[in-house]
Amino acid sequence: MRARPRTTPRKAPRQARSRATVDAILAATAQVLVRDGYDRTSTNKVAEVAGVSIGSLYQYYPSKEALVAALIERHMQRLAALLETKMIEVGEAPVPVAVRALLSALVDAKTLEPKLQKVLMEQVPRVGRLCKVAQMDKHFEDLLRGYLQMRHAQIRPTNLDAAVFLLVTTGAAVTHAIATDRPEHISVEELVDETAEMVMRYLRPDAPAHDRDEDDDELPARAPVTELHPLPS
Amino acid sequence: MRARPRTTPRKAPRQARSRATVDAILAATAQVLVRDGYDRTSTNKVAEVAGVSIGSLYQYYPSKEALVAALIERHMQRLAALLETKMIEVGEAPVPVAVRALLSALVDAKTLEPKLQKVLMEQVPRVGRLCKVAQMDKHFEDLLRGYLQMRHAQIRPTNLDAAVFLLVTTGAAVTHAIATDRPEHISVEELVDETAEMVMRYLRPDAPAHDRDEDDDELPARAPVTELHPLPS
DNA sequence: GATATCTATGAGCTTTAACTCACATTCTCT
DNA sequence: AGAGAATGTGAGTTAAAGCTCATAGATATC
Repeated sequence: MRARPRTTPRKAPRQARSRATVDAILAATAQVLVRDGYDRTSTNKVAEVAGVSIGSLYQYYPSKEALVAALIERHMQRLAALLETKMIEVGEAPVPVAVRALLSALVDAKTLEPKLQKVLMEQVPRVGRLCKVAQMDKHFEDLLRGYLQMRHAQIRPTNLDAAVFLLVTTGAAVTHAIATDRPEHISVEELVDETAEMVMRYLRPDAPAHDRDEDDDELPARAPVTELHPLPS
Repeated sequence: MRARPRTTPRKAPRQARSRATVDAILAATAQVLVRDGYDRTSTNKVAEVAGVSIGSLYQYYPSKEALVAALIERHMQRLAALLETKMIEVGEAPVPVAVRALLSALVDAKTLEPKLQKVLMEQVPRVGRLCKVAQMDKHFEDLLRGYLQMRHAQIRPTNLDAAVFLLVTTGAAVTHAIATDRPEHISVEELVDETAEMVMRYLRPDAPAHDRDEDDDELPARAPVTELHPLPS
Protein backbone atom coordinates (compact mmCIF):
# COMPACT_ATOMS: atom_id res chain seq x y z
CA MET A 1 0.00 0.00 0.00
CA ARG A 2 1.26 3.44 -0.90
CA ALA A 3 2.30 5.40 2.16
CA ARG A 4 1.12 8.91 2.79
CA PRO A 5 3.52 11.28 1.01
CA ARG A 6 5.63 13.83 2.82
CA THR A 7 4.50 17.41 2.55
CA THR A 8 7.50 19.28 3.89
CA PRO A 9 9.77 21.08 1.44
CA ARG A 10 12.91 19.12 0.66
CA LYS A 11 15.41 21.94 0.91
CA ALA A 12 15.34 25.70 0.87
CA PRO A 13 16.73 27.71 -2.05
CA ARG A 14 19.95 29.55 -1.18
CA GLN A 15 20.79 31.61 -4.23
CA ALA A 16 18.69 34.15 -6.07
CA ARG A 17 18.38 31.89 -9.09
CA SER A 18 16.88 29.05 -7.14
CA ARG A 19 14.56 31.35 -5.26
CA ALA A 20 13.18 32.41 -8.62
CA THR A 21 12.75 28.76 -9.54
CA VAL A 22 10.77 28.05 -6.40
CA ASP A 23 8.61 31.10 -6.97
CA ALA A 24 7.90 29.98 -10.51
CA ILE A 25 6.99 26.54 -9.28
CA LEU A 26 4.54 27.82 -6.71
CA ALA A 27 3.00 30.28 -9.16
CA ALA A 28 2.59 27.50 -11.70
CA THR A 29 1.05 25.25 -9.07
CA ALA A 30 -1.59 27.85 -8.31
CA GLN A 31 -2.25 28.39 -12.00
CA VAL A 32 -2.65 24.72 -12.83
CA LEU A 33 -4.75 24.07 -9.73
CA VAL A 34 -7.17 26.79 -10.76
CA ARG A 35 -7.16 25.78 -14.40
CA ASP A 36 -7.40 22.00 -14.14
CA GLY A 37 -8.47 21.27 -10.56
CA TYR A 38 -6.60 19.24 -8.01
CA ASP A 39 -7.06 15.80 -9.51
CA ARG A 40 -5.79 16.75 -12.89
CA THR A 41 -2.83 18.65 -11.56
CA SER A 42 0.42 16.75 -11.87
CA THR A 43 3.98 17.56 -10.97
CA ASN A 44 5.00 17.14 -14.61
CA LYS A 45 2.43 19.67 -15.74
CA VAL A 46 3.42 22.11 -13.02
CA ALA A 47 7.07 21.88 -13.99
CA GLU A 48 6.21 22.44 -17.62
CA VAL A 49 4.06 25.49 -16.89
CA ALA A 50 6.70 26.86 -14.54
CA GLY A 51 9.28 26.49 -17.30
CA VAL A 52 11.59 24.37 -15.17
CA SER A 53 12.50 20.73 -15.45
CA ILE A 54 10.76 18.07 -13.44
CA GLY A 55 14.07 17.36 -11.75
CA SER A 56 14.26 20.89 -10.41
CA LEU A 57 10.80 20.63 -8.98
CA TYR A 58 11.76 17.51 -7.07
CA GLN A 59 14.81 19.26 -5.69
CA TYR A 60 12.49 21.38 -3.60
CA TYR A 61 9.22 19.52 -3.20
CA PRO A 62 8.95 15.76 -2.74
CA SER A 63 5.34 15.43 -3.91
CA LYS A 64 2.29 17.09 -5.33
CA GLU A 65 0.87 17.30 -1.84
CA ALA A 66 3.92 19.24 -0.73
CA LEU A 67 3.29 21.82 -3.45
CA VAL A 68 -0.28 22.32 -2.36
CA ALA A 69 0.72 22.32 1.29
CA ALA A 70 3.18 25.11 0.61
CA LEU A 71 0.50 27.18 -1.12
CA ILE A 72 -1.98 26.56 1.65
CA GLU A 73 0.52 27.52 4.28
CA ARG A 74 1.39 30.76 2.54
CA HIS A 75 -2.29 31.50 2.08
CA MET A 76 -3.17 30.86 5.70
CA GLN A 77 -0.26 32.92 6.91
CA ARG A 78 -1.48 35.85 4.86
CA LEU A 79 -4.97 35.49 6.29
CA ALA A 80 -3.60 35.22 9.81
CA ALA A 81 -1.47 38.30 9.34
CA LEU A 82 -4.41 40.21 7.91
CA LEU A 83 -6.63 39.17 10.77
CA GLU A 84 -4.05 40.10 13.35
CA THR A 85 -3.49 43.49 11.79
CA LYS A 86 -7.19 44.22 11.54
CA MET A 87 -7.72 43.06 15.09
CA ILE A 88 -5.18 45.53 16.41
CA GLU A 89 -6.66 48.20 14.19
CA VAL A 90 -10.15 47.76 15.60
CA GLY A 91 -9.17 46.54 19.05
CA GLU A 92 -10.37 49.72 20.69
CA ALA A 93 -13.44 50.19 18.53
CA PRO A 94 -16.89 49.16 19.71
CA VAL A 95 -17.63 45.48 19.26
CA PRO A 96 -20.11 45.95 16.40
CA VAL A 97 -17.61 47.94 14.41
CA ALA A 98 -14.90 45.40 15.07
CA VAL A 99 -17.07 42.46 14.08
CA ARG A 100 -18.10 44.02 10.84
CA ALA A 101 -14.58 45.12 10.00
CA LEU A 102 -13.13 41.68 10.60
CA LEU A 103 -15.79 39.89 8.59
CA SER A 104 -15.46 42.34 5.78
CA ALA A 105 -11.67 42.08 5.71
CA LEU A 106 -11.84 38.29 5.59
CA VAL A 107 -14.36 38.30 2.77
CA ASP A 108 -12.28 40.80 0.82
CA ALA A 109 -9.14 38.73 1.23
CA LYS A 110 -10.87 35.56 0.12
CA THR A 111 -12.49 37.33 -2.82
CA LEU A 112 -9.14 38.38 -4.30
CA GLU A 113 -8.58 34.97 -5.88
CA PRO A 114 -11.81 33.14 -5.24
CA LYS A 115 -11.00 30.12 -7.38
CA LEU A 116 -7.64 29.57 -5.77
CA GLN A 117 -9.19 30.12 -2.37
CA LYS A 118 -11.76 27.48 -3.13
CA VAL A 119 -9.36 24.83 -4.45
CA LEU A 120 -6.92 25.35 -1.62
CA MET A 121 -9.53 25.15 1.10
CA GLU A 122 -10.93 22.00 -0.42
CA GLN A 123 -7.53 20.37 -0.08
CA VAL A 124 -6.95 21.36 3.53
CA PRO A 125 -8.28 18.09 4.94
CA ARG A 126 -6.04 16.10 2.62
CA VAL A 127 -2.93 18.04 3.42
CA GLY A 128 -3.89 19.64 6.68
CA ARG A 129 -2.71 17.22 9.29
CA LEU A 130 0.72 17.24 7.76
CA CYS A 131 1.45 20.93 7.68
CA LYS A 132 0.88 23.89 9.94
CA VAL A 133 -2.79 24.44 9.23
CA ALA A 134 -3.88 23.09 12.60
CA GLN A 135 -1.55 25.53 14.33
CA MET A 136 -3.03 28.37 12.30
CA ASP A 137 -6.51 27.39 13.38
CA LYS A 138 -5.38 27.30 16.95
CA HIS A 139 -3.91 30.73 16.47
CA PHE A 140 -7.20 32.12 15.15
CA GLU A 141 -8.97 30.68 18.15
CA ASP A 142 -6.48 32.19 20.55
CA LEU A 143 -6.80 35.59 18.92
CA LEU A 144 -10.56 35.49 19.25
CA ARG A 145 -10.49 34.16 22.80
CA GLY A 146 -8.15 36.98 23.76
CA TYR A 147 -10.49 39.53 22.26
CA LEU A 148 -13.56 38.11 23.95
CA GLN A 149 -11.78 38.01 27.28
CA MET A 150 -10.68 41.59 26.91
CA ARG A 151 -14.28 42.55 26.19
CA HIS A 152 -15.95 40.15 28.58
CA ALA A 153 -17.75 42.97 30.37
CA GLN A 154 -19.46 44.02 27.15
CA ILE A 155 -20.28 40.52 26.01
CA ARG A 156 -23.03 38.07 26.87
CA PRO A 157 -21.77 34.54 26.25
CA THR A 158 -20.29 32.98 29.37
CA ASN A 159 -19.15 29.69 27.88
CA LEU A 160 -16.08 31.11 26.23
CA ASP A 161 -14.80 27.82 24.83
CA ALA A 162 -18.06 27.05 23.11
CA ALA A 163 -18.40 30.61 21.86
CA VAL A 164 -14.94 30.59 20.33
CA PHE A 165 -15.58 27.27 18.61
CA LEU A 166 -18.90 28.45 17.28
CA LEU A 167 -17.65 31.81 16.08
CA VAL A 168 -14.52 30.52 14.40
CA THR A 169 -16.44 27.77 12.65
CA THR A 170 -19.16 30.14 11.55
CA GLY A 171 -16.79 32.90 10.54
CA ALA A 172 -14.63 30.62 8.44
CA ALA A 173 -17.52 28.89 6.72
CA VAL A 174 -19.61 31.97 6.04
CA THR A 175 -16.84 34.19 4.76
CA HIS A 176 -15.67 31.37 2.53
CA ALA A 177 -19.18 30.81 1.21
CA ILE A 178 -19.68 34.51 0.56
CA ALA A 179 -16.41 34.71 -1.36
CA THR A 180 -16.81 31.55 -3.40
CA ASP A 181 -20.45 30.39 -3.50
CA ARG A 182 -22.50 33.54 -3.38
CA PRO A 183 -25.65 33.42 -5.52
CA GLU A 184 -25.51 36.32 -7.94
CA HIS A 185 -28.73 37.92 -6.84
CA ILE A 186 -27.46 38.68 -3.35
CA SER A 187 -24.75 41.25 -2.88
CA VAL A 188 -21.65 40.74 -0.78
CA GLU A 189 -22.66 43.75 1.29
CA GLU A 190 -26.02 42.30 2.19
CA LEU A 191 -24.45 39.04 3.24
CA VAL A 192 -21.73 40.62 5.32
CA ASP A 193 -24.30 42.85 7.01
CA GLU A 194 -26.50 39.92 7.79
CA THR A 195 -23.61 37.92 9.19
CA ALA A 196 -22.39 40.80 11.31
CA GLU A 197 -25.93 41.20 12.58
CA MET A 198 -26.08 37.58 13.62
CA VAL A 199 -22.75 37.65 15.39
CA MET A 200 -23.58 40.91 17.11
CA ARG A 201 -26.90 39.68 18.40
CA TYR A 202 -25.14 36.60 19.67
CA LEU A 203 -22.51 38.62 21.51
CA ARG A 204 -24.75 41.42 22.73
CA PRO A 205 -25.89 41.37 26.35
CA ASP A 206 -29.64 41.25 26.90
CA ALA A 207 -31.24 44.60 27.38
CA PRO A 208 -31.84 44.97 31.13
CA ALA A 209 -35.48 44.88 32.23
CA HIS A 210 -35.19 48.01 34.37
CA ASP A 211 -35.19 51.51 32.97
CA ARG A 212 -31.81 52.50 31.70
CA ASP A 213 -30.80 55.60 33.67
CA GLU A 214 -27.55 54.37 35.00
CA ASP A 215 -24.20 54.33 33.38
CA ASP A 216 -23.69 50.63 32.81
CA ASP A 217 -20.93 48.76 31.12
CA GLU A 218 -22.87 47.20 28.30
CA LEU A 219 -23.20 47.72 24.62
CA PRO A 220 -26.17 49.78 23.57
CA ALA A 221 -28.92 47.41 22.49
CA ARG A 222 -28.82 48.74 18.95
CA ALA A 223 -25.46 50.26 18.34
CA PRO A 224 -25.25 51.85 14.92
CA VAL A 225 -22.73 49.66 13.23
CA THR A 226 -21.21 52.31 11.05
CA GLU A 227 -20.41 54.81 13.75
CA LEU A 228 -16.92 54.75 15.17
CA HIS A 229 -16.66 56.05 18.72
CA PRO A 230 -14.60 55.10 21.74
CA LEU A 231 -16.17 52.84 24.32
CA PRO A 232 -17.06 54.05 27.79
CA SER A 233 -14.37 52.26 29.72
CA MET B 1 -5.33 15.26 -20.63
CA ARG B 2 -7.53 12.91 -18.66
CA ALA B 3 -11.18 13.90 -18.90
CA ARG B 4 -13.37 14.23 -15.85
CA PRO B 5 -14.80 10.78 -15.08
CA ARG B 6 -18.51 10.04 -15.16
CA THR B 7 -20.19 9.68 -11.83
CA THR B 8 -23.54 8.21 -12.77
CA PRO B 9 -24.18 4.50 -12.17
CA ARG B 10 -23.78 2.39 -15.29
CA LYS B 11 -26.85 0.22 -14.92
CA ALA B 12 -29.25 -0.72 -12.15
CA PRO B 13 -29.32 -4.21 -10.66
CA ARG B 14 -32.45 -6.17 -11.59
CA GLN B 15 -32.21 -9.41 -9.66
CA ALA B 16 -31.80 -9.95 -5.93
CA ARG B 17 -28.31 -11.31 -6.45
CA SER B 18 -27.05 -8.22 -8.18
CA ARG B 19 -28.74 -5.96 -5.67
CA ALA B 20 -26.71 -7.74 -3.00
CA THR B 21 -23.58 -7.20 -5.07
CA VAL B 22 -24.23 -3.49 -5.35
CA ASP B 23 -24.92 -3.27 -1.63
CA ALA B 24 -21.69 -5.06 -0.86
CA ILE B 25 -19.80 -2.73 -3.17
CA LEU B 26 -21.18 0.38 -1.52
CA ALA B 27 -20.58 -1.00 1.97
CA ALA B 28 -17.02 -1.85 1.03
CA THR B 29 -16.53 1.61 -0.44
CA ALA B 30 -17.57 3.18 2.84
CA GLN B 31 -15.33 0.85 4.78
CA VAL B 32 -12.24 1.45 2.67
CA LEU B 33 -12.84 5.18 2.55
CA VAL B 34 -12.93 5.33 6.33
CA ARG B 35 -10.00 2.97 6.74
CA ASP B 36 -7.61 4.29 4.10
CA GLY B 37 -8.89 7.73 3.13
CA TYR B 38 -9.96 8.84 -0.33
CA ASP B 39 -6.60 8.94 -2.04
CA ARG B 40 -5.63 5.44 -1.08
CA THR B 41 -9.01 4.02 -1.96
CA SER B 42 -8.98 2.16 -5.27
CA THR B 43 -11.62 0.30 -7.19
CA ASN B 44 -9.52 -2.87 -7.00
CA LYS B 45 -9.32 -2.66 -3.22
CA VAL B 46 -13.04 -1.98 -2.93
CA ALA B 47 -13.89 -4.98 -5.08
CA GLU B 48 -11.62 -7.17 -3.01
CA VAL B 49 -13.12 -6.04 0.30
CA ALA B 50 -16.62 -6.43 -1.12
CA GLY B 51 -15.75 -9.95 -2.14
CA VAL B 52 -16.71 -9.38 -5.77
CA SER B 53 -14.55 -9.26 -8.85
CA ILE B 54 -13.33 -6.00 -10.28
CA GLY B 55 -15.36 -6.76 -13.36
CA SER B 56 -18.58 -6.84 -11.40
CA LEU B 57 -17.81 -3.49 -9.87
CA TYR B 58 -17.39 -1.94 -13.28
CA GLN B 59 -20.71 -3.40 -14.37
CA TYR B 60 -22.39 -0.93 -12.05
CA TYR B 61 -20.02 1.95 -11.47
CA PRO B 62 -17.78 3.40 -14.14
CA SER B 63 -15.24 4.98 -11.76
CA LYS B 64 -14.10 5.51 -8.23
CA GLU B 65 -15.79 8.90 -8.29
CA ALA B 66 -19.08 7.23 -9.15
CA LEU B 67 -18.81 5.04 -6.08
CA VAL B 68 -18.24 8.00 -3.82
CA ALA B 69 -20.96 9.97 -5.57
CA ALA B 70 -23.44 7.17 -4.91
CA LEU B 71 -22.53 7.13 -1.22
CA ILE B 72 -22.77 10.89 -0.97
CA GLU B 73 -26.14 10.91 -2.66
CA ARG B 74 -27.55 8.27 -0.36
CA HIS B 75 -26.14 10.12 2.61
CA MET B 76 -27.61 13.45 1.59
CA GLN B 77 -30.97 11.91 0.86
CA ARG B 78 -31.09 10.48 4.35
CA LEU B 79 -30.23 13.84 5.82
CA ALA B 80 -32.83 15.54 3.68
CA ALA B 81 -35.49 13.03 4.69
CA LEU B 82 -34.59 13.42 8.34
CA LEU B 83 -34.72 17.17 8.09
CA GLU B 84 -38.05 17.12 6.34
CA THR B 85 -39.55 14.75 8.90
CA LYS B 86 -38.26 16.79 11.81
CA MET B 87 -39.49 19.96 10.21
CA ILE B 88 -43.03 18.62 9.97
CA GLU B 89 -42.74 17.30 13.49
CA VAL B 90 -41.83 20.70 14.92
CA GLY B 91 -43.62 22.84 12.38
CA GLU B 92 -46.18 24.00 14.88
CA ALA B 93 -43.81 24.30 17.81
CA PRO B 94 -42.39 27.65 18.89
CA VAL B 95 -39.42 28.75 16.86
CA PRO B 96 -36.85 28.21 19.61
CA VAL B 97 -38.00 24.65 20.09
CA ALA B 98 -37.91 24.01 16.38
CA VAL B 99 -34.44 25.47 15.93
CA ARG B 100 -32.98 23.42 18.71
CA ALA B 101 -34.70 20.25 17.56
CA LEU B 102 -33.47 20.62 14.00
CA LEU B 103 -29.89 21.38 15.01
CA SER B 104 -29.87 18.52 17.44
CA ALA B 105 -31.27 16.06 14.91
CA LEU B 106 -28.67 17.07 12.36
CA VAL B 107 -25.81 16.70 14.80
CA ASP B 108 -27.11 13.32 15.90
CA ALA B 109 -27.37 12.10 12.33
CA LYS B 110 -23.87 13.24 11.50
CA THR B 111 -22.48 11.76 14.68
CA LEU B 112 -23.68 8.25 13.81
CA GLU B 113 -20.71 7.63 11.52
CA PRO B 114 -18.53 10.67 12.02
CA LYS B 115 -15.57 9.39 10.05
CA LEU B 116 -17.66 8.49 7.03
CA GLN B 117 -19.48 11.78 7.34
CA LYS B 118 -16.16 13.59 7.29
CA VAL B 119 -14.66 11.77 4.32
CA LEU B 120 -17.82 12.08 2.28
CA MET B 121 -18.26 15.77 2.91
CA GLU B 122 -14.63 16.39 2.00
CA GLN B 123 -15.27 14.85 -1.38
CA VAL B 124 -18.40 16.81 -2.16
CA PRO B 125 -16.58 19.51 -4.12
CA ARG B 126 -14.81 16.90 -6.22
CA VAL B 127 -17.93 14.96 -7.03
CA GLY B 128 -20.59 17.51 -6.31
CA ARG B 129 -21.12 19.24 -9.62
CA LEU B 130 -21.71 15.92 -11.28
CA CYS B 131 -24.39 14.45 -9.06
CA LYS B 132 -27.48 15.65 -7.30
CA VAL B 133 -25.80 17.36 -4.38
CA ALA B 134 -26.57 20.81 -5.72
CA GLN B 135 -30.23 19.92 -5.97
CA MET B 136 -30.19 18.70 -2.39
CA ASP B 137 -28.70 21.97 -1.25
CA LYS B 138 -31.39 23.82 -3.12
CA HIS B 139 -33.96 21.64 -1.44
CA PHE B 140 -32.63 22.48 2.02
CA GLU B 141 -32.80 26.13 1.16
CA ASP B 142 -36.37 25.85 -0.06
CA LEU B 143 -37.43 24.02 3.07
CA LEU B 144 -35.94 26.72 5.25
CA ARG B 145 -37.34 29.55 3.17
CA GLY B 146 -40.79 27.99 3.43
CA TYR B 147 -40.49 27.79 7.17
CA LEU B 148 -39.28 31.35 7.55
CA GLN B 149 -42.08 32.61 5.34
CA MET B 150 -44.65 30.70 7.34
CA ARG B 151 -43.27 32.27 10.49
CA HIS B 152 -42.50 35.67 9.08
CA ALA B 153 -44.69 37.39 11.66
CA GLN B 154 -42.60 35.95 14.48
CA ILE B 155 -39.26 36.55 12.86
CA ARG B 156 -37.03 39.58 12.54
CA PRO B 157 -34.88 39.25 9.41
CA THR B 158 -36.46 40.91 6.42
CA ASN B 159 -33.88 39.95 3.82
CA LEU B 160 -35.08 36.40 3.41
CA ASP B 161 -32.62 35.43 0.70
CA ALA B 162 -29.64 36.52 2.71
CA ALA B 163 -31.03 34.95 5.86
CA VAL B 164 -31.54 31.60 4.15
CA PHE B 165 -28.02 31.65 2.72
CA LEU B 166 -26.54 32.56 6.06
CA LEU B 167 -28.51 30.02 8.07
CA VAL B 168 -27.96 27.12 5.70
CA THR B 169 -24.24 27.83 5.48
CA THR B 170 -23.93 28.21 9.23
CA GLY B 171 -26.11 25.23 10.03
CA ALA B 172 -24.25 22.91 7.72
CA ALA B 173 -20.80 24.00 8.83
CA VAL B 174 -21.48 24.11 12.55
CA THR B 175 -23.32 20.79 12.80
CA HIS B 176 -20.58 19.19 10.75
CA ALA B 177 -17.89 20.65 12.95
CA ILE B 178 -19.68 19.57 16.11
CA ALA B 179 -20.01 16.03 14.82
CA THR B 180 -16.50 15.65 13.44
CA ASP B 181 -14.11 18.23 14.92
CA ARG B 182 -15.36 18.86 18.42
CA PRO B 183 -12.57 19.39 20.97
CA GLU B 184 -13.05 16.81 23.73
CA HIS B 185 -13.37 19.28 26.53
CA ILE B 186 -16.61 20.77 25.18
CA SER B 187 -19.74 18.66 25.19
CA VAL B 188 -22.05 18.27 22.23
CA GLU B 189 -24.88 19.65 24.35
CA GLU B 190 -23.05 22.84 25.14
CA LEU B 191 -22.25 23.41 21.50
CA VAL B 192 -25.77 22.72 20.27
CA ASP B 193 -27.17 25.01 22.94
CA GLU B 194 -24.79 27.76 22.00
CA THR B 195 -25.60 27.39 18.32
CA ALA B 196 -29.34 27.38 18.94
CA GLU B 197 -28.87 30.48 21.04
CA MET B 198 -27.08 32.26 18.23
CA VAL B 199 -29.67 31.34 15.65
CA MET B 200 -32.52 32.28 17.96
CA ARG B 201 -31.09 35.66 18.76
CA TYR B 202 -30.64 36.21 15.05
CA LEU B 203 -34.25 35.32 14.29
CA ARG B 204 -35.89 36.90 17.31
CA PRO B 205 -37.62 40.25 16.84
CA ASP B 206 -36.26 43.11 18.92
CA ALA B 207 -38.03 43.61 22.20
CA PRO B 208 -40.35 46.58 21.72
CA ALA B 209 -39.44 49.75 23.59
CA HIS B 210 -42.93 50.23 25.07
CA ASP B 211 -44.27 48.27 28.04
CA ARG B 212 -45.55 44.89 27.01
CA ASP B 213 -49.26 44.91 28.01
CA GLU B 214 -50.72 44.05 24.69
CA ASP B 215 -51.08 40.71 23.02
CA ASP B 216 -48.60 41.00 20.20
CA ASP B 217 -47.51 38.54 17.61
CA GLU B 218 -43.90 38.14 18.56
CA LEU B 219 -41.80 35.56 20.28
CA PRO B 220 -41.22 36.18 23.96
CA ALA B 221 -37.86 37.86 24.30
CA ARG B 222 -36.50 34.92 26.25
CA ALA B 223 -38.56 31.89 25.45
CA PRO B 224 -37.49 28.90 27.50
CA VAL B 225 -36.14 26.64 24.84
CA THR B 226 -37.13 23.38 26.48
CA GLU B 227 -40.78 24.17 27.00
CA LEU B 228 -43.18 22.94 24.34
CA HIS B 229 -46.36 24.96 24.06
CA PRO B 230 -48.54 26.05 21.14
CA LEU B 231 -47.93 29.46 19.69
CA PRO B 232 -50.45 32.27 20.06
CA SER B 233 -51.78 32.40 16.54
C1' DG C 1 41.21 30.39 -12.43
C1' DA C 2 40.68 26.51 -9.58
C1' DT C 3 37.68 24.11 -6.71
C1' DA C 4 33.71 23.07 -4.37
C1' DT C 5 28.96 23.77 -3.94
C1' DC C 6 24.60 24.91 -5.61
C1' DT C 7 21.44 24.44 -9.23
C1' DA C 8 19.23 22.66 -13.46
C1' DT C 9 18.20 19.09 -16.89
C1' DG C 10 15.11 15.49 -18.93
C1' DA C 11 15.16 10.78 -20.70
C1' DG C 12 13.37 7.07 -18.89
C1' DC C 13 12.35 3.73 -15.09
C1' DT C 14 8.86 2.18 -11.74
C1' DT C 15 4.70 1.79 -9.91
C1' DT C 16 -0.03 1.62 -9.55
C1' DA C 17 -4.59 2.28 -10.37
C1' DA C 18 -8.15 2.31 -13.91
C1' DC C 19 -10.45 -0.35 -16.83
C1' DT C 20 -11.68 -4.21 -20.65
C1' DC C 21 -13.20 -8.36 -22.47
C1' DA C 22 -13.81 -13.11 -23.59
C1' DC C 23 -15.73 -16.44 -21.14
C1' DA C 24 -18.30 -18.88 -17.19
C1' DT C 25 -22.10 -19.19 -14.20
C1' DT C 26 -26.75 -18.37 -12.54
C1' DC C 27 -31.34 -16.96 -13.09
C1' DT C 28 -36.04 -16.37 -15.40
C1' DC C 29 -39.63 -17.84 -17.96
C1' DT C 30 -42.14 -20.62 -21.07
C1' DA D 1 -35.69 -28.71 -20.13
C1' DG D 2 -33.76 -25.22 -22.65
C1' DA D 3 -33.05 -20.62 -24.55
C1' DG D 4 -31.94 -16.20 -23.62
C1' DA D 5 -31.02 -12.67 -20.32
C1' DA D 6 -28.66 -11.23 -16.36
C1' DT D 7 -24.78 -11.56 -13.65
C1' DG D 8 -20.05 -12.73 -12.30
C1' DT D 9 -15.00 -13.50 -13.23
C1' DG D 10 -10.00 -11.98 -13.15
C1' DA D 11 -5.84 -12.05 -15.97
C1' DG D 12 -4.15 -8.74 -18.65
C1' DT D 13 -3.89 -4.19 -21.12
C1' DT D 14 -3.35 0.72 -20.90
C1' DA D 15 -2.30 5.02 -19.36
C1' DA D 16 -0.18 8.16 -16.70
C1' DA D 17 1.71 10.02 -12.77
C1' DG D 18 5.54 9.79 -9.57
C1' DC D 19 10.13 9.98 -9.22
C1' DT D 20 15.48 9.05 -10.00
C1' DC D 21 19.95 9.79 -11.51
C1' DA D 22 23.84 10.63 -14.35
C1' DT D 23 25.33 14.59 -16.27
C1' DA D 24 26.11 19.50 -17.11
C1' DG D 25 26.05 24.33 -16.21
C1' DA D 26 26.18 28.33 -12.92
C1' DT D 27 27.87 30.67 -8.89
C1' DA D 28 30.51 31.52 -4.87
C1' DT D 29 34.98 31.56 -2.73
C1' DC D 30 39.63 31.50 -2.28
